[in-house]
Amino acid sequence: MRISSRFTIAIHIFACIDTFGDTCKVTSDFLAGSTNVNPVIIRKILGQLKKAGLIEVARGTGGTTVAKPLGEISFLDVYHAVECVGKGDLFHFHENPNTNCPVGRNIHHILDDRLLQVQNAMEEELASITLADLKKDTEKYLDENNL
Amino acid sequence: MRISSRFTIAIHIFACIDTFGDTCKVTSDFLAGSTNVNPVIIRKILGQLKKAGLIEVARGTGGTTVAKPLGEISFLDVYHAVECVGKGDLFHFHENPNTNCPVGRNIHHILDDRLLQVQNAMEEELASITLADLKKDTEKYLDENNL
DNA sequence: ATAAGATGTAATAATGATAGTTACATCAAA
DNA sequence: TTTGATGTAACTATCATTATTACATCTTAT
Repeated sequence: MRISSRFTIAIHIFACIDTFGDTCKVTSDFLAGSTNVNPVIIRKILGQLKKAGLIEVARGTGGTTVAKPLGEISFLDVYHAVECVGKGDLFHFHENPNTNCPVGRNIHHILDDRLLQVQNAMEEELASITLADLKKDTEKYLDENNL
Repeated sequence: MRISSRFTIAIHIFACIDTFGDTCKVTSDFLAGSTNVNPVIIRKILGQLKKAGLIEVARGTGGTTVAKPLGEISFLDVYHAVECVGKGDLFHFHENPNTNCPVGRNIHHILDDRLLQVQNAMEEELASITLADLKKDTEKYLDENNL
C-alpha cells in the first residue's frame, strides 16, 4: 500500500503558491492546470490544508496564500493534514486474532509497540524536513542545471 | 493509506511457528484458525515468505518451518516479502504534472530525493528489528503479566 | 496403487479508498 | 447584480485488499 498522491499534490500546491503567489492569483483551476489533477480534488486538498491552518483560501474572490513562513511548515504537518493516519495506525492489523490461541491472544499488544516505533521513525523524518528546505533544494537544482 | 494486514499476519505466522512448531504441524488451516484469516490468504502469504527464503513449506505432507535463525530475519525482510513497495515507491506521485509549468516540470525530480529519504528512514527502522527481538518482547510481556 | 491430507492457484465477489466528473449553492468584490 | 471563485454533494470508475469456492497437485501412509 502506498501513501496517496494527496501528499505530493499538497507539496506541489505549496511550490506553486511560493512561485506564482506574487504575480498571479493562485486558484484551484490554476493549480489543477499545473498538477494535472481535477479541480475538485484540488479544492478538497486545499480544504484539508486550510483546516490544518497551513494555508488561507479566499472565499468568493478566490486565491490561496500560505499561512506561515515556509520554515515553520514541515512535511509531517502536510502529511497529517491530507492523510488521516492516526497514532499507531500506519500498519493495518488483522482484526480478530483467535483469543483461544496464546499467540492470537497476545500478538496485538506485543507487536503494537514495535509498529509504533516504525511509524514514529517515519514521522520524525517527515518532521525534520520543512518547505523551506525543499525551496532550497529547488534553487540548488535550478542553479546547477542553469534553469 | 495504511500498510496491508499481510505484514502483521506474517509476523503472527512466525510467532505461531516458533510457539507450536515443536509440538504440532503448523498448517495453513492451523494458522487460519489462530489469525482468524482465510486459509487461502494464509497460503498466499506463506508463498510470499517462502519465495523470500524466510520459511519452508512442505508440499504434500504439509507444515511450515522457519528457514533461518529468528535473529537473522528482520521486520524489513518480512515487509519486503509481503508488501511490494519498490525503492522510492512508498509515496504515490500524481502522474502527469504539467511540463509547461516550471513547478510541474521540476517537482518530481526535486521531491523524489526527500521522499526516498523518508522511505529509507522507515525501512532502516524496520531493518533494525528482528524476530528474535520480538520473541524477547513476548517473553518479557508474559513474564511481567504472569502468563 | 490409492486414499488422505495438505499445498498451490485460478476465478469470483464484496468491500473500501482513491480519483475523476458534473452540477450547483454560496460567497465577495467590482 | 453580475462575475468568478470556493465548497460540496452525488455519482462513477478503478484499484487493492480480503474472503470464498473449487480443484489440480503433491507426499506419505496404508
